Amino acid sequence: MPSPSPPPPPVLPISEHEDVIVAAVDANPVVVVIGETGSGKSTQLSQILHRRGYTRRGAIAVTQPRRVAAVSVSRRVAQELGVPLGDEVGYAIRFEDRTSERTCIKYLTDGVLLRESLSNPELRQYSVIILDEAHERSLNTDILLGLMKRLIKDRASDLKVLITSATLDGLKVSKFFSGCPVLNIPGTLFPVEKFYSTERPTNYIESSLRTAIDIHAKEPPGDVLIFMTGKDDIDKMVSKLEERIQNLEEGSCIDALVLPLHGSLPPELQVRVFAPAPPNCRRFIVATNVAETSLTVDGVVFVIDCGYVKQRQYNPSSGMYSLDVVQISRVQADQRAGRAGRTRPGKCYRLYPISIYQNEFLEATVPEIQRSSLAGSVLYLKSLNLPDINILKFDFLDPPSRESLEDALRQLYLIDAIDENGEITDVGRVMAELPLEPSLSRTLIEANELGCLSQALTVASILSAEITLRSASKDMDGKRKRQELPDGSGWGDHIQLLQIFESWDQSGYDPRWCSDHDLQVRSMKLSKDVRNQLCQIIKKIAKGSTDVHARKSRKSDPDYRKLRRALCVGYGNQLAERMLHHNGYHTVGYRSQLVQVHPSSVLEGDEYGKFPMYVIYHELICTTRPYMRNICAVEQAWVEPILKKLEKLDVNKLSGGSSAPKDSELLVENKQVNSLKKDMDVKQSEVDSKIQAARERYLARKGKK
DNA sequence: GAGCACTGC
Repeated sequence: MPSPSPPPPPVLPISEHEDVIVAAVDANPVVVVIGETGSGKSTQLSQILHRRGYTRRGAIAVTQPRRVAAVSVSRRVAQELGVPLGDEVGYAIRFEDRTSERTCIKYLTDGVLLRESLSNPELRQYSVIILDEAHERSLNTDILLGLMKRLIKDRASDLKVLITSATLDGLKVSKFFSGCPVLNIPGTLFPVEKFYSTERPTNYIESSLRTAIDIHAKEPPGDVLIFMTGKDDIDKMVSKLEERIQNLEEGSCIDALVLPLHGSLPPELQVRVFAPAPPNCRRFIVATNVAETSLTVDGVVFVIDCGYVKQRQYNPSSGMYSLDVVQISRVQADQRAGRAGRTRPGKCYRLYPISIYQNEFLEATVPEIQRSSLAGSVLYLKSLNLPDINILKFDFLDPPSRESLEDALRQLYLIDAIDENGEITDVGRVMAELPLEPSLSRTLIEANELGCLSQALTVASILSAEITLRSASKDMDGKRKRQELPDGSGWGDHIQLLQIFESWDQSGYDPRWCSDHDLQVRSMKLSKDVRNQLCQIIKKIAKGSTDVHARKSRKSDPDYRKLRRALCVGYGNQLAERMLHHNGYHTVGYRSQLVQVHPSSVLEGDEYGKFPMYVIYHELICTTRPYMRNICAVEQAWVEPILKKLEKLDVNKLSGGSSAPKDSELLVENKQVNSLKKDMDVKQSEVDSKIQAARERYLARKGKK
């Protein structure tokens, strides 16, 4: 029978330190709390401060980097306090606010707290702000850290900030907050014994395979968690491991079950790892980084760590992203090892020598703020109107490079979010209100002026949900063939995405329509939610309908000229010009790059197979080559104003410095581009034949029609 | 003709 009273709060290590914690918080505006997994910091700190009266003059906010964590931790705390969720204890995440006027302990994602501070920069509703899991150093957490440093000065006596983390370098954070106290709370993790390889394996799949089989043959029951870098490696590993296990002598080992685990796995397959292992069976979970922090798999006693991770990085000098396999950090390695010690003492097999761990691994992972494009964050900070703020001197725990900040300023200037002196514009203020990348928010504003808002809302939503289209041609043979998707009418990928969403809308948002077209229902639903949220925000200034099928749009503008024009303004910082003689492009801007149209693009060439002279792109991604991904054709006349702005661009003025000589580097860069262009023209014959082939395909298509 | 680690407003 279920007991009517809530379960008693568990005795966690943190409870024994209650007096110390409260004394430290009473006496200091900022306190750092280092607590390992199982210390109870996420659930107990807020309750302790609530008990001690800190909620009398404001609520306690606890930020989490992930939505699921905000929901599950708040649910736990409500349960422990014996109150319904949404009353005294609640949570707020995007699309969902379960708080009320009575809420005094509020769990929220750090992104939501940043949004709140946009309309209420002093965050007066809170008496305490706890930044949890700060060691993960998400972009948003880092910005909050900088803002908190300013806030405690402004709100001197009455705001309390706690920075809590599992492994954060406490001394560094303490220095950042002018020597605030650091409290260490032990966790409840069991010891994990670590084993190192004598050298780096040449093939770490083979090496982890051997280790896994070894564990299976010699070690007592307990699940094995294997960290790999990506889906391909995981799939290989899973099939090889199954094969080897089958080849083992019958009766020599207990049963085994091999399960893959990564983010792109459909949810129904992901949840398999949460089901308990069948009796007398060892599970092998082959996973990416999801298993490092986001998902916790119960029953793991052995960890195999290849020592690598796939990381997305942004290069501010080229504006290009790349996805690289890099060495993990010591913090990451320890986090992975810790996954073996949750239920009993465990073992971690590291496929690298201890010398590499000690001498080659970085202490901590490079924080996201040093690996991302900062246009959105810089715009956000500018919109807060902080007094005497110089973005280049903003006090970050780990400042991004000057180059990266200047890159952000240049981008913002080109899309009118800041003026030539670096001051935020009226357009920029509206942009900052929208939960979108700057290019997309600028597109919305322009679309509103041009009368194609409803289309732009759709494009922005679907792009921010990162819908991926799988190519249709491959799965011809055999099973269910995917139904044809719209083709963007030749104008490019943005238009195709718009058409896709409109078709889905016409199907009455039927999930089957998504699966018939090989689209993930999950991400399509997300884009619908995003669209609704954007409509809510923009309705104050909307000049036309925001309905998906605003009546006249298609008929009066069959070539999507208005929308493409809005996109051209929005993506003024992501513009490319085609080479004179072939289908390569060079980006237009501070530093010109040679790039190509991504093969997945639906952009069409003209009757000679030539692509349009100008296109805008959503993203530059360097894989085997530098590619533009998600492209839309624009017209030369629309590009002129951007080229004019580029001429005037002076980054010294943008960054608030005194006037200095103009970017002389730009001229040098342009010369380099010209010489590269020549270099590419040498291979003209090669290119010509490709153009010829494209032309033939084009004519063949025309013939069919 | 390519290939996608993970989050979040």
